[in-house]
Amino acid sequence: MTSSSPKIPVKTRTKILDVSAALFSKHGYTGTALRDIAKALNMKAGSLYYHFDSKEQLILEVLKIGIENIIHTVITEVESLPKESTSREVMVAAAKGHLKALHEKGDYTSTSILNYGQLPDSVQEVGRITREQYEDMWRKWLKNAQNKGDIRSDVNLTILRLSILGALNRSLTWYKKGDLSIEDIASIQIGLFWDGIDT
Amino acid sequence: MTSSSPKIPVKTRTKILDVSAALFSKHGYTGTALRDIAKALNMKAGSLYYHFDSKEQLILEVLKIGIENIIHTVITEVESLPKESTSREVMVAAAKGHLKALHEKGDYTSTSILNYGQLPDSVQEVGRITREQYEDMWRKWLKNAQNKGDIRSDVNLTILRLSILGALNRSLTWYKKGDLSIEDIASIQIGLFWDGIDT
DNA sequence: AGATGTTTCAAACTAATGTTATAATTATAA
DNA sequence: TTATAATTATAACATTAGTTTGAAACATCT
Repeated sequence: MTSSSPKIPVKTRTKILDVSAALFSKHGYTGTALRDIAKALNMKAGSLYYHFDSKEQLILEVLKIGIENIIHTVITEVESLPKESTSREVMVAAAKGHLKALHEKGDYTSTSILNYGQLPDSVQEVGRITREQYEDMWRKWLKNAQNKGDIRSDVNLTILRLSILGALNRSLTWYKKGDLSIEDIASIQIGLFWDGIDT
Repeated sequence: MTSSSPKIPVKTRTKILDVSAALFSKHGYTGTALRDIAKALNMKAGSLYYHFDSKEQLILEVLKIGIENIIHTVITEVESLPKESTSREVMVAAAKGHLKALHEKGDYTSTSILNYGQLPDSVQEVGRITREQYEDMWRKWLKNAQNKGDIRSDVNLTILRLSILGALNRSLTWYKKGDLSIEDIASIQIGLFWDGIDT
């Protein structure tokens, strides 16, 4: 019998998801045992089954939250721009949203990004459509920018998109709060692609 | 028994490593059982222990081969350049070597890249120095380029390096042999960073 | 051929895994 | 308070994990 009933206490459920996301992102899906998750919550593994049907359902929810959070954050950033913003400003806003999601709801999003490719096919299947939707957003922005003449016509938009996302995602492995803010990083990284580096 | 008597003496050890790398890169370290590796070789799990002491030793060797292959391939590409090459030519050659390693010895290198962060600390420790050496090579090339005036002085070399490698590594998830060769991709991706995309 | 060294297998062992059923506990409501 | 629902613990189940051991099969060489 499936859950998702409205009367279920959201607090414990959320805490389980938080801890699961943290451990999944650090040690991977197969590298995390339900007993590890339970122990981090001062619970027993069997007790988790009151809140979730299976380990697979756990990671499915973590993935869902992760990808939806990225999409929501990115859309929010882009839509907060004035209507007549430049293409570059749109890209910086999108990058800022992407990085914010990565580093502020980090455990969920990094689970989505780091583990997705190695998850069982049945698990990957669920998030596939949402992930495609997200890629489509970038496709659209880049296409618009090129149509407006803000990106040279000889630029391969597919490779550009994959390179930008690759560069942004990689920040998961090196960014830590310090002298540079998320906004700084977004601006710098988009700047690299936009302006190039040569003199 | 359906076992075919092997006429070609390919080192069994090597075959085990090949299969291990393939499965590790596809399903992760904890997601791959020794019985899976053995089954793919028409062997039994216990037989692997004639060639390797443990599962941990297996991935250690896979990681070692992966990272060393990247370094070797990149150095070979860069050193094959004429002495008077431009900074940009050096970067393209390095990128070409990196991508060649990623996609031609793909299972080893992608295991190194995809799984490293989630491996047990004891395993990570071993490859750490070699990985640092590799990063240092890029640091050196980029620093030289900036000193020669080929990269603007306002460019953050650390973020540039991490962005380039992030963009290159990400190709693991999307590149497949087709109309574009490895050389093309390297040239295009470095071109994105070098020239920028604006008009 | 027999002797010797190399490689694989069969079978088991221990520990850990996801999961389940049931009991115990805690909170809530009458 | 008692009755009832909500939550957690206990304990076990079946499977699977990495690993070990000793025997079998295979190969090589004299």
